[in-house]
Amino acid sequence: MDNDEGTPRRLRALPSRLTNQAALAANRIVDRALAEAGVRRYHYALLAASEEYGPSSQAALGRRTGIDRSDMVATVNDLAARRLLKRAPDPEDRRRNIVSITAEGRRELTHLDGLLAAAQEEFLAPLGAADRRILTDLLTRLADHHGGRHD
Amino acid sequence: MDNDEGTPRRLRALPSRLTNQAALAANRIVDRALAEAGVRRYHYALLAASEEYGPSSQAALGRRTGIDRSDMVATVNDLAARRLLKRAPDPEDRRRNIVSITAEGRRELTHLDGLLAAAQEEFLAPLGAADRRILTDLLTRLADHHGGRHD
DNA sequence: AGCCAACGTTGGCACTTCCAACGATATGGA
DNA sequence: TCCATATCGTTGGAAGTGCCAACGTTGGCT
Repeated sequence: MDNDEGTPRRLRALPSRLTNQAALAANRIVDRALAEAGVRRYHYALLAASEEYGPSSQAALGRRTGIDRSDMVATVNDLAARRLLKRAPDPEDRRRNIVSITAEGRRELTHLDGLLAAAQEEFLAPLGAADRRILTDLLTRLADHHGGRHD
Repeated sequence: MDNDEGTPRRLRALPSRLTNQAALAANRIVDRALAEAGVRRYHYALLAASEEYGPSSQAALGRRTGIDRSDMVATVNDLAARRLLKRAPDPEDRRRNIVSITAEGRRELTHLDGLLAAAQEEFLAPLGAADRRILTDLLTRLADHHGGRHD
């Protein structure tokens, strides 16, 4: 039992690969959880940003969430069609659309928070509370250190 | 300074997102390191598997590395063109190609190991030796727990 | 006035991962 | 022996993601 499904030794021990494997599992779990509500990660990110920062332009929300302007269009379309967001022209700057979360959007966001919490639980299942705190701390330090722009 | 570049609060604290952020950084660093040698991750994985398991069919190497059969074709093509692998028909089973690493391939693999070690160092830079061991342990437990097949 | 920057939107490119189908070959019963 | 089934390498392409360019519109600056 020295094998990870036959994965080559050299790969098995690489922290970069372990991180990637964990991220793949996490993404798979999170995507599946959000799919229960017919939603993808962009939708959740946009709802969350819209709730936290209040009415904002699409460009501003894109900067907050890292979603490209062009992809933002489709995401806002989806959520507006479901009445979770509303999009209205900004009277003070007619280039902008003001995107705001609706009451229904807040309810959906709360629902998604529950699904997401369950997904975190599933992801972290093998770890106890102390280990989870340590992992979060270590990953936060890594993410902060590498968090700059990459050009 | 309670902001991660303005990322919404709900997202900032999610272990799944932290893991993903760390993985993005790790992949970026590793890909850039391998690119110095004109190589991608598939190439390294295939060289490593070929070195560890000896002459094998493409399908067997695909199972070891998780590379799809169809993508394996192009990867073997690349490495064979550089004389790092050789591909020969299997006389005992004419459906199979036997893929083996060459002496030059072993040298290149050693070279890539060096690049990869430097990449790990860059990735883990903010952590001391003890923290690195802890991180590896925690990630290994997560990866093992979620390591099965997903159908 | 003129110039430059930001906005939303459209369209499309590049890349990765995955799947389907094919002909060739092997294997295991009936 | 013959037939069904499976595996092999290979080709082609679908689907999703992230990214970028360009456009017309609008605003800010000098």
